[in-house]
Amino acid sequence: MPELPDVEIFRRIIDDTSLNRTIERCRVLDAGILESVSKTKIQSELKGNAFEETARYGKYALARLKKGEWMTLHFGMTGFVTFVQAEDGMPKHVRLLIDFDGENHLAYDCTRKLGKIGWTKDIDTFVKKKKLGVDALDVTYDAFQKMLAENRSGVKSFLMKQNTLCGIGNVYSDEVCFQARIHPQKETNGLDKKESRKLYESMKSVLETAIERRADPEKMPEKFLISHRKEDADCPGCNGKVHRIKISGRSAYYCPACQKS
DNA sequence: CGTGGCTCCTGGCGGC
DNA sequence: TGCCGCCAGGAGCCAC
Repeated sequence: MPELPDVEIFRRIIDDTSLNRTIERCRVLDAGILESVSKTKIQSELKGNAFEETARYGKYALARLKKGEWMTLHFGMTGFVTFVQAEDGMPKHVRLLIDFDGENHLAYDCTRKLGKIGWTKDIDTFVKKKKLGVDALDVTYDAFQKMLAENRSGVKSFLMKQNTLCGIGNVYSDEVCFQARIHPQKETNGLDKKESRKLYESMKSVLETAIERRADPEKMPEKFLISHRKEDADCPGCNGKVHRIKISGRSAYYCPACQKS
């Protein structure tokens, strides 16, 4: 699930449920998901502390503690956070559980353990260490155009490369290409002014729309490709069929009729 | 600098 | 029902 829109929703979940609550305990149920922080350290830092603020950068959610630093959350392919109250059921693959008072919890669940929870003193340090590019929702058109010109990759690969532009993954890169009606393998430095502009506008509107719809694939507009990600599915833009190809090892879906190369 | 392959993990699905 | 291979919305590493 977790690309920029999904992570933004997770950030809001933390924001809406977990700020300014005293943390009674942090339970690390699988230390394998920890990165740049030990089990003892995260447990002692969180105990008696409280989250005061959240942020998102690319596909990372961050939560700042009252006393001190930031906890960083990455979700891999299968991670999510959810606020769990006494009467709710616990999700199936909780790897880290934060206990507040009154049987309220913030649970980090990650089936495939490809996500990571870490620690940083501030966001700038974190962004530098991870070599992240500019967030896809913050990039200006001028900067975006410059990146397109300086790159020699296909459009989809460009959109997914986190150290240039960050936040977009496999699904939304397909969606952006589709909305812009640009072939995913078209070279970025071969785009004309009009195409660059359209790609930029499509990127912004796809991400904003997805956030408005709470990143729920079932609530996306009918003209979105997202629910047609299947070989030979009907194209939501014409009467053609969706194709699947491999681009850098990942499945890419597009409509050859709408997105000419 | 760019792409392709392999790796870390677990689980769902379709085919036999 | 069981087993097998393939696939899955991420990303780091290495070879070419």
